[in-house]
Amino acid sequence: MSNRPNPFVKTRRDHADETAEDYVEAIADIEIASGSCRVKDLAERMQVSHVTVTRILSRLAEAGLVARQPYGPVGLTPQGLEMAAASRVRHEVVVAFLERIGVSNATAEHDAEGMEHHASEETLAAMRRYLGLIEDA
Amino acid sequence: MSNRPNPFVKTRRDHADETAEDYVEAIADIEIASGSCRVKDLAERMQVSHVTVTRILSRLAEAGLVARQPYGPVGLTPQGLEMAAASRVRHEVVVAFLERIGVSNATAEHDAEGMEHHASEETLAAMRRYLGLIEDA
DNA sequence: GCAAATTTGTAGCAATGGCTACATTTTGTA
DNA sequence: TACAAAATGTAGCCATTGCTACAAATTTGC
Repeated sequence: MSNRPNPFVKTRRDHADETAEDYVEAIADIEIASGSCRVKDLAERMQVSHVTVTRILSRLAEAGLVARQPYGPVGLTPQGLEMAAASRVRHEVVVAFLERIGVSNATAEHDAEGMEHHASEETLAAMRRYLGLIEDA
Repeated sequence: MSNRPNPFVKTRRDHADETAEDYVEAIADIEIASGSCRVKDLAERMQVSHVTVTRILSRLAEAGLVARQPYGPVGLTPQGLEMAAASRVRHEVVVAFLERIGVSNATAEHDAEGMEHHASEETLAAMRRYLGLIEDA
């Protein structure tokens, strides 16, 4: 149990892609929770300055995921909504799975936030299977 | 199962820290496998150019994790060895765990590479428990 | 309605991690 | 030994994500 082959071929998604997913997911959550999402809300949630949020939102708008106008609220495009939905599903599977194996909710939420970007479809399927959802071995 | 609190307080280790662990782990592996580790070996393993490797190694040397001299092999300092050992343990726990829930070895290695940096002690403990190693609920 | 507080934007700096192109050093071999 | 090949190093470019400081717009409250 320690043969390390060479499966390092771009194991992780690009960091920028992970950021996009995190922000899109956060925007969806905040919209649901408070009706609308502002730069300030994202800055608080991501624990970064509003400057960082603004710059990242520009890139996401450029990529067609986010829609917004200066000094206005932050919204998701259809494409952004789609990504948010997918991210949310992944997130929930990972959280539920971690809790199932005995991790506290707080830690599960915490760890899932980082792990969800690295769980492949195969791993997510295994988690769902373990949870008794859907597919079987 | 969708209450999203606000556990986003620096969920993930800094990316630079993850890089350090990945490299240190890789160096240890390569040394074991081929006797010595060269910049070229790391470039192949990490799938990046030798330039990127060189720059990262400079930073790691600066941080006291890596020891090396120009055009020479790459070695680990005692501190680097310590980090490598810890990383390896985490890696192996995650891989073994994923395989246990039905993920193929290839995918387990692949996903673990990214996930291991985001699994907290609590989650790792839960995985070990599930594997039947050590601690109990 | 207007001043103060809050929010957002912009300028500009730093660290990290990619790269290509080119210089230099080591190695290997004819 | 001398030259060619391989491995490293350096210069310099880009993108991403942090930041502080300062400017501008929007909201609030009196």
